[in-house]
Amino acid sequence: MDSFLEKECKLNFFINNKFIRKKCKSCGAYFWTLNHDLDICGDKPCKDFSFINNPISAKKLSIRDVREYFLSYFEKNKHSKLFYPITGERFPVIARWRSDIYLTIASIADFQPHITSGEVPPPANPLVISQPCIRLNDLEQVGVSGRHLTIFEMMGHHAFNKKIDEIYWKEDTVRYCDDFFVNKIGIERNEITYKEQLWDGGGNAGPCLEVLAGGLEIATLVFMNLKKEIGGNFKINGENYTQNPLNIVDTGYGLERISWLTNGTKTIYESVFPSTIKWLHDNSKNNQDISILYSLADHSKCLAFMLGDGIVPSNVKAGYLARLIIRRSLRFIKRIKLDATLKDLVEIQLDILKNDFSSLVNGKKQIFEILDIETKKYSDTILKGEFLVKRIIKNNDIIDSNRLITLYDTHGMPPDLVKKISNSEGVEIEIPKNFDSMIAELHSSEHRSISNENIREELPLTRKLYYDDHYKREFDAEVIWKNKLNDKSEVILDKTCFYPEGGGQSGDKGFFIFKDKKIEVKSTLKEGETIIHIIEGDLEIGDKIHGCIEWDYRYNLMKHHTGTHVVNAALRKNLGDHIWQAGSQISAKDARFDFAHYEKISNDNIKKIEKTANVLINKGKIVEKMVIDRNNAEKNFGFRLYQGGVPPGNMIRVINIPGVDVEACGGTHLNDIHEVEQIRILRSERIQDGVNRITFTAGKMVEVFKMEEFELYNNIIETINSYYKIKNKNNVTHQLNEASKIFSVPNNQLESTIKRFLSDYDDKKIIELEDLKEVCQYIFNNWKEREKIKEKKSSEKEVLKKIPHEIKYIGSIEIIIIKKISKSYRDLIIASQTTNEKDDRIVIIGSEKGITMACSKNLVDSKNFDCSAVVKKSGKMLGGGGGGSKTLAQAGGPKNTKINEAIENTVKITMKMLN
RNA sequence: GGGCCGGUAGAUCAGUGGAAGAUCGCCUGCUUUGCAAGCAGGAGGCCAUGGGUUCAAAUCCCAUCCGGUCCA
Repeated sequence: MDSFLEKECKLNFFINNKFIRKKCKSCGAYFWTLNHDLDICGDKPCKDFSFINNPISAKKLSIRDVREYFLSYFEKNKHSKLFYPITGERFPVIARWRSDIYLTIASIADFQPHITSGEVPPPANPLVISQPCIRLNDLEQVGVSGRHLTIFEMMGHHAFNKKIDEIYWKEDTVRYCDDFFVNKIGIERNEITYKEQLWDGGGNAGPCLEVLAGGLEIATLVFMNLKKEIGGNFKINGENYTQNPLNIVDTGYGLERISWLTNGTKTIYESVFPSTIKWLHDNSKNNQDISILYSLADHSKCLAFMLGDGIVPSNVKAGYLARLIIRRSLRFIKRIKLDATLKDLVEIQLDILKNDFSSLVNGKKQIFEILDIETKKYSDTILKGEFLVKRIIKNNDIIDSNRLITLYDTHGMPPDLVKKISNSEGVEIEIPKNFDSMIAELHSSEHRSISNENIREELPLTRKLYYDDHYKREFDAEVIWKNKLNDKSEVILDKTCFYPEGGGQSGDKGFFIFKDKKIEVKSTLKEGETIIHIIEGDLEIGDKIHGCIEWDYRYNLMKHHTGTHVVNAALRKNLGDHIWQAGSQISAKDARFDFAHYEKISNDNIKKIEKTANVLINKGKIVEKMVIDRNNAEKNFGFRLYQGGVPPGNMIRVINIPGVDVEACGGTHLNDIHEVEQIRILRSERIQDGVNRITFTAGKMVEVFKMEEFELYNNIIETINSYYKIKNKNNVTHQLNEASKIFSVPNNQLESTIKRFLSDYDDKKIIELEDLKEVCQYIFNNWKEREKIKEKKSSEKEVLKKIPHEIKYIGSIEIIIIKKISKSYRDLIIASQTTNEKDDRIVIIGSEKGITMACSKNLVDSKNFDCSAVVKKSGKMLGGGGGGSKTLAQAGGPKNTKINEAIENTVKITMKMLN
C-alpha cells in the first residue's frame, strides 16, 4: 500500500521544487515538505494548531475575500463557473438531484452519481465552484471543538478526464493548489505539507493529498480513478476496486478554515461569525457558556440555508433534519436567556447572507412563518413533557434510564430538561453517560430489507409508441414473448401504445384484435424497459395483432396528469416556492398530489388554488414535450425539474408548460392545458407533519363526481324524508361536508350514521329546516335529549314502587326479584341503587339481555356471598355465561326464552348459598 | 420509509372488563368591599370512526382517520 501511494504521489512538482518525502513519527503517514527537519505530518493530532494568535499568512481574509480569491483565480485559469436558475452559482443545500442523501455534503456531491459515473458529461470541464454544504454527523462537536461547523462552503476545482491528461491530472492540480495558497492567500510554501492518503467513499476511491498548514487541513486533493467492483484488482480497506471510466480531480478547499488560518482567532467561529457572536453576547442574559453562542451562530446560518433553499420542517426526511437544528437552537436560546426569538436570529443571518446568496431571502415570509410555527410547536411539546415529568414524580414513580428514553423517544423530552424539572421538584436523577448510544441502539435493529424487485432477466425490449405521439391510440404489432398464467397471459409486443403503470400514472387498458377476435387487455406493467400486457386468454409468439387503447380511460389519465402539473403550479403561486412534490397517484377517476407544506391548508386557500388552476386552464398554454440532456435541462430549468424523483440516464424527458410549470416526467400528457377543461379539488388533508395531500378531479370526471355526490345527497334526503324537510338544496358539497363534521364520520358513512341516530325516533310531525347541516344538528341534539330522558327515568329512586316485583326473606336478608324489567330502565343502575340503600339485601333482575344481580356489601363480608359465582351458573342456562364483581354481576346468552327458568334457578342458588 | 405514544367535559388529563371521573374554566346562589379569594349547587360526554371478542367494552383485538415524537 505504501508503495502504491508512493508511486501515485511522487510528482514532478514535488521533485522539481525540492520537496522531500518523509514519514510521520507520530502517525506513520508519509508526507511531502520543504522543511528537512520536520518529522511530523502536520495534521491533528500529530501537530497542534500553530496559527492561533499567530496567523501564518500575510493578510487577514474574510470568508467573502477567500471565496472571491478562489473563484477568480480558477476562472482566470480557464475553469468555468456554473449557473443555475434560482440558486445561481451553486447547488441547493438540499440534494434534490439525488435520492441517496438528503443534504449536499461536499462539492463533489453536486456531480454524483451521474457525472462521476461517466453517464452524463460534466456541465463544464474543468469547473470551479464554492458549494455551501451541511454536515450533521458531528453535531455535538459544533461550538465545542472550536473547528466543527454544520454549514460550511467547500470550494472545489474539478476536472473530469476520460484520458488521464485530457483536461489535467495530478501535476496541474498540485501546482494550482500551491500557486493559490502561496501567491493568492500568502502562506509561505515551507509552511505547507502534503500528506499521502487513500480516499474512499460513495463507491469510488483513489489516492489523495491532504494539504496542511499550521496544523490545519485546509484542502484535500482527491484523484478519484477507482470504482468499487467485485473481483477488481485494487484492494482498499477490504474492498475490491477497479478502474473508473473517468479520472476525476475532486478537490475540496475549506473556505472557513482558510479564512480562520489568516485571522488566527481562537476558534473558527470568531472568524466566520464575528458580528453574530457579538450580537448574541450583547443580547443574552446568561452568556457565560460561549460554546452555546458559537453553536447558535452556526445553527442559525444553517437554518437560513436550509429554509432558504426550501426545506420544510417535518418528521420525515430532510424536513426532520431541519427540525432537529431548529429544536437544538431553541434549547440554546433558552439556555442563554436570549432576548430575541429564533426568527430574529435567522433574520440577522439572512441579512448577512443576502448579498452573496440572494435566493435565500425569496421565501422570507414563509421562513418566518415556519419559524413561528416550529417555535410554538416545540414549546407545546416541552410544556406537555414537563407536565408528564411532574406527574411521574407525583406518583412516586422512578425516572430511570428506561423512563428517560421513553420521555425522549416518544415525547421529545431531552434528558437534561427532565433532570432540571425533577431537580426543581426535589428529585435527583441521573442521566446515563451512554444515553445517545442507547437511543441509537433502540433504532439500530429497524433497518428493513429493501424489497428486491426480482426483475426477470432477458426480457425483450419494447418500443414505446406513446412517446412518439401521446395521443396515438391504435397500432399494429407483433407478439415477441408470452407467459401463460391461469386464465390470463402476459404478453410482450415489439412496440406498443399502452402506457404501463409507473410514475404515479395507472397503466392503460384496452384490447387487441387478432384474427377478428377481440382480446381484452386488463392492465399494463413495466419491467425495466419492457412493457408487459396482461390479457384475457392467450396469444402465440409471432401473432400479429392490432392494438387499441381504451381512449376515454387514457384521456382521463392525461387530463389528470397534466392537471397535476397545473395544480402544482397553482399551489406554488398561492403558497410559495417551497411547495415540492412528495408523491402522486394518478387514476382515471381522480388524482392525488402530496407536497411539502408547513401547515394545514385553509378552505379559503383551497378555493384560491382551485381558482388559480382553472384560470390557467381556461387561458390555455401549450405543453412542450422534449427529451433533452441533463445539463441543459438543469441549466435552463433548475432543480425544480426533479419533482417526482430523479430520472436515470443523460437524456431526460421534460414536460414544460412555459411560465407555469416544468418537470422531468415520463407520463403521457395533453398538448395544451386547455384540454384539462376544469379542475375540482375534492379534499385536502395532512398526511404527515409538513406533508399535505390534495385530491382533485379533472375534465368530465368533475361532472361524474358531482352526480355521485348528488346521488348521495338525495339518498340522505330520502332517509330523513318522513321526519324532516329541507328548504335549501344548493351547494350540496358544502352541506355534506358540514353534516359529516357534526357526526365526525367520512361522507360515505353519513347515510348509515343518520339512520342509526334516527333508529328510535318516532315523532310523527314533519319539521322543515334550512339545510342538511341544520337537520343533522337537530337530529343529534334530539338524540342527546332522548338519551338524557332515558337516563333520568332509570335513575328514579322510587323505581321499585313502579316495577312489579316479589320479595323473599331468609332471616333478615331480603331478596328482591324483578322478573322482567322494561327497556326504558337500566337494570345495572337499579340493581346497584337498591342494594346500596339498605344492608342485607339482594336484587335479581331479568331483562331482555339476561340477568343482573347485586347484593349489599355486608353480605359479601359476613356470608362470603358472591354474585359473580351465582350468575355464572345462571348464564349457562341461557347458553352463555356471566360474571362481574362480588356485589354486582350480569349474565346472559342466546337462549333468552329460558329467562324465567334461569331466574328461578338463580333464586334457588342464592338461597342455598345463604343457608 | 420505519419504530414508539396518544385521541374521554371548553382546556389539561385520571380511569386495564362490571353505575363515565378529577382539576381548571363556565353558570347560579351565598359569603366577603382584599387582587390568582371562600362555601354550596349546577350545566357540559356518540369515551375519534368502523368492525370483532365477550353475558358485559372507554377499557381487549383488527382496520381507518386525526395528532404527537424519535430514527434513517
